[in-house]
Amino acid sequence: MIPRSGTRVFKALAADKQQAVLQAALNEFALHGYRKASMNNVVKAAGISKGSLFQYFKTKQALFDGVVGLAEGLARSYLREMRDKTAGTPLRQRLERILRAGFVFIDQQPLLARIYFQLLHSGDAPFGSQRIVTLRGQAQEFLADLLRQGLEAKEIDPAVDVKRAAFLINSLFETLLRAYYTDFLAPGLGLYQGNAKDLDHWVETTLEMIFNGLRPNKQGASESS
Amino acid sequence: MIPRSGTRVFKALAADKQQAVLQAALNEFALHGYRKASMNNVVKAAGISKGSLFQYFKTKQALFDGVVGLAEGLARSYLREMRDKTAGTPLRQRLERILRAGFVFIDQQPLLARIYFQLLHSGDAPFGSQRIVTLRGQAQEFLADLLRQGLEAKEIDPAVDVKRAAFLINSLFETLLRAYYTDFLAPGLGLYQGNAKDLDHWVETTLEMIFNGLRPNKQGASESS
DNA sequence: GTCTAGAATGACCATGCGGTCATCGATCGC
DNA sequence: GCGATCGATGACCGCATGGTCATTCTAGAC
Repeated sequence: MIPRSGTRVFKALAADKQQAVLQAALNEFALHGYRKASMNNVVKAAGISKGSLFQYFKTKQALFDGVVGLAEGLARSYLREMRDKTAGTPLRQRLERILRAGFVFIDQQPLLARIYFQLLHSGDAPFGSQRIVTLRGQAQEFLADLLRQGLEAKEIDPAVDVKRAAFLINSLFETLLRAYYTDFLAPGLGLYQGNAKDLDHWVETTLEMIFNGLRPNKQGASESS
Repeated sequence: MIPRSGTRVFKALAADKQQAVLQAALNEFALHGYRKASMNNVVKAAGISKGSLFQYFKTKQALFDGVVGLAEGLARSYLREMRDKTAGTPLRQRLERILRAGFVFIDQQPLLARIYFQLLHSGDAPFGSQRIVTLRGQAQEFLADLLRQGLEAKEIDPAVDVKRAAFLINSLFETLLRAYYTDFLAPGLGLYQGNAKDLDHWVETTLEMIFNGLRPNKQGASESS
């Protein structure tokens, strides 16, 4: 909401003008990615002059950092909220709610989500790799925390390597969320916005894979199809 | 090997000159991605004139297509080879060998692998999304085939949805291969080139997750740590 | 030796980029 | 009313890009 980014001049601006600039930048970066995004377009969309924009953000990268900061902050607070809300409930349920929260986030903030995915996957952004490390690291650490609690509650096999499992689960979640966002990834598989039934099925399938894998002769499985 | 890409003039070129051009292009695209890659650099590296390059490939995209064709063809033949070599062996072993073949492919053709990952993840390439659909679709279909065979051999739970499982496994494999290629993704987790022991551990962990999941009370699990 | 088809060449073009800066204009204290 | 301060402005800069084309070069026919 209140930007920590930008120069002193930018911070002194009226809130709605700040919003206009950030919104224009978000649109441009989300639409075109970092490299192809044009400062000229941002200027036009925001309704300010080029000189002003560069007085608000010294470089293109600084502007991008501002937008990314927004996306990161929102995503992080979303995760925190979910963790706290689901404290004490079974692991599987927690994971499910977190995954679903991701879908909701995408629905509500598609542009920010797009920035986020660009950051994770494209290598287009400057210093993108470093940010990727941080982002993924946080998500994995977050999942690892949940797994550790599940371990204590004896909900998962004690032989499981928590960090590695968190890495793999994170991978699955990322893939699902990305597929949910872009029908490109899983064409015809029915994982896209507006098809709640298929989405439920995917969540179910994924969690089933995470907890029980492929192998036959399940004993505790509760299955219905 | 023998290019199906390029204009008539290019195809009429001496083989070593073709190689020089394609190699230069591969380097440039792998290093910088499609958008930032410069035709001028390719020209310099290949030791030909700009006019000639554009006589060999009408546009930048045509040149990119040529390079991508190489990467796709090689990757596909690699997969085919693995499938045929492992026919008749247990599913888990097949999956393991395919995953390991991926690591070997990266070791042997790092530049082609980079192109491949760029294609899958960046959205930087033109018509990238369409190619992503094709590429991922093929990989998933390939995995689904194996799973179906595993299903017939009663190696996996009959309730498993083969297509969805293939999608998820493909996601895990992609993530692992990508992490193997760039230590960025999993810093400090020890999944990188030159550490065979950790790599073995990762393969083991991943397959264990795929087949048995997280849950306790495994019955058929063969574990050693 | 001469002619010619066609490949090789690199100077050149329009375009768009991120970024700058001399100038302008509004707001303030007095 | 006046000067001073400082944000707003957009023409402008250097640069790199993908792509073109008039010209030059070269290999083969006769």
